[in-house]
Amino acid sequence: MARISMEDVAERAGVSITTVSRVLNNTNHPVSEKTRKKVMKVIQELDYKPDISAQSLRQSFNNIIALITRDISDPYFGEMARGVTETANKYGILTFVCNTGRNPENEIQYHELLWQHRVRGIILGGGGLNLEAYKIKLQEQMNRYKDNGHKIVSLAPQGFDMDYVMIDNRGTGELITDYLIARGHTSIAYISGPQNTYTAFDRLEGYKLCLKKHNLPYDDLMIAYSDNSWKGGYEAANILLDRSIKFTGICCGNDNLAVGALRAFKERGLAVPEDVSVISIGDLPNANYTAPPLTTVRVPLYEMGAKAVNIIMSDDTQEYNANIIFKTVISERQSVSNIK
Amino acid sequence: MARISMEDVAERAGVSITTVSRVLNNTNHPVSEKTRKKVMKVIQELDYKPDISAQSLRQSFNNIIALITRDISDPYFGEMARGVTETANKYGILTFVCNTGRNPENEIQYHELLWQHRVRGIILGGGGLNLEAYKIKLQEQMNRYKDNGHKIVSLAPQGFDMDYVMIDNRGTGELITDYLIARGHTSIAYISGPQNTYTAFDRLEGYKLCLKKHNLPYDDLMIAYSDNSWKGGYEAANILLDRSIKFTGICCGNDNLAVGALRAFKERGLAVPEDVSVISIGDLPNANYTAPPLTTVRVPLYEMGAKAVNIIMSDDTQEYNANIIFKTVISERQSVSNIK
DNA sequence: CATAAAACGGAAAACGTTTTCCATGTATTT
DNA sequence: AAATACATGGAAAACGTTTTCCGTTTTATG
Repeated sequence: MARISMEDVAERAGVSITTVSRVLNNTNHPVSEKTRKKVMKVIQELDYKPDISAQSLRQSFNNIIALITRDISDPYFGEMARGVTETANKYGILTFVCNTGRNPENEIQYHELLWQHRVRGIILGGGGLNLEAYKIKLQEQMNRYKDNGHKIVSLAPQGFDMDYVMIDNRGTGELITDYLIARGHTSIAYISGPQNTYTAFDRLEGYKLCLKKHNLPYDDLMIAYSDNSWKGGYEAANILLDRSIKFTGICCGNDNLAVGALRAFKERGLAVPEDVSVISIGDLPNANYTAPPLTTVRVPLYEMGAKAVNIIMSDDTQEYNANIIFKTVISERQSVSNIK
Repeated sequence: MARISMEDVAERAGVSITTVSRVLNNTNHPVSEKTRKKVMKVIQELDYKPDISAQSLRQSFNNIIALITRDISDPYFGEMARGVTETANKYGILTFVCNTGRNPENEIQYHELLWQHRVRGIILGGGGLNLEAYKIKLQEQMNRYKDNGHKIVSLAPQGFDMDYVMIDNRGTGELITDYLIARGHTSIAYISGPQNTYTAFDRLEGYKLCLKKHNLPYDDLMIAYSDNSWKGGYEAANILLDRSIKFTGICCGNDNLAVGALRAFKERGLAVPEDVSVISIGDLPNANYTAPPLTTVRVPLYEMGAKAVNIIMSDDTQEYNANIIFKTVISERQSVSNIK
């Protein structure tokens, strides 16, 4: 059972491969109904499927998109990947999932490969890194893509101008801080993701802004930095608890950090939300199943991923900037208490 | 800045494209050191990268692999995907992540696409479905791949013969049941994943076998079936609690189910592990951060994914069967009590 | 009825590689 | 010195499509 080519179909149908191609792609070049039927029948019989490499080569673009993630085992990226791959599937196209393992060099290397594959579009999943050398290199790659008609969409701030579909990270940082303040909290700690990512940076900025807005004092000791993992949140919470500070509420840059913090509080005998209120950003599917269920901001990762694919697949040849901000709202659960 | 082709390199280096190809792939056809240097220099200068579509077309295979998952946002598949994509990256190859959304039809459809893409290998992430029509269709696809030299590896039982890298699901079902029994539990409930997947079926079989081995009575009412989600586990646990049965321990077919059950028990005022012991299979990264931390069987998903890629990339032309069973061990944490 | 236009179909070029085959020159063997 | 082997390089075919170009037949138009 070897591979069937267009030539096999053409031969059996008694037509030229040109005609087969035409019925398959129903171009505007007319084909008689009789011929079309005949060809279709043979295609069915032989179960012919066009070879995508050949198509790509000839058309100099293909129907592959790529999603760059930092860690696909992190439900944050998982949710995003689900949105991307499922939407892509609706278009009948496939997705390269590229996992950088949080290593900027890997990311650059991936772009070389994607370039060679002539992928139709690239979705940048993670927030950009604020490292000068990396940014320059990345921007070069982006330009090369653009110059050759590939589309790129980012799902997080990259620190330079490009099409994006994201949330207002700073505004969301404000939102969660505000939420705690509105419930009487005035001593609010913060666990942040890596400060060299724009996403984490912006969220923390929102926190600072919000404190200022409410004339609450800002204290460096109330901030702990970490990676975006459960373990990181756990360690950061412990660091905060070891400091000579007091807080009744804590904002976490994302859900993973909050889950880790929850564990740390539990170990230290602190009840949530009675002793300390916890709020975070993400609303990943398991936020319902933590103890207590987590009050967190819903980030529509799935929808964002889906939208990015739609943008890539849209046939807008006209130059346009896709600058889309998704709204965020708080999913109220049981990790925040009102102490007013 | 257009695309650079081999011809551009050849022209600039004053050689034929044949020669360029030869230095690039260092074939055994000799090329003088002088020419090689010259060509390499031009390749560097022009930053030439071969076009992969053209390579695929000519060589009739490419360096793409595919991973079929049911739900990439589930950390179970996420961990697997990380193992696959990161290992693939070491070989300089890319991975299509195909998300079926637990829909068998999608899976079949994916295989058509993958066939068209001539992917080098396919990794079946999820356990096979025990549905006759689907199985026949799937097996057809597998045969087509095999007949054309594509490699397929499954990470879970499929219900028919093929290469695999997996764990002993039945044995692991026994393992967790045994663990509870050894600690004095004699009334043990079970939350199972969908019974039409071989994975869930086998694990439950292990439970039944273990009960019999210890002369403990088996009761259908002690079993609840569900999907593999947090929500499913939550609901299943509630169903069990609503039945007129008593149990001091519960085995969960996977971590997600256990997380959901944990939540249900908490809501019902049952303490874990004081009132009910919980054990499951998976040991996903967040098992450390549940309340209480989950005693669960470590399934080396990352390593299994990595191994599958290694098998696919191995150049063994000789016919061989890769039947690899990874050992499973229990990660002891705090969700099981000894009541002896 | 003549003629322009549209319908229909095929031959061949093109996409960018790898690979087969051949040509030439140089070194080695007898 | 002749014969053989090897080193080196290029021309051209091949992979399987899409697309351009052209030719023939039919239909529409005046």
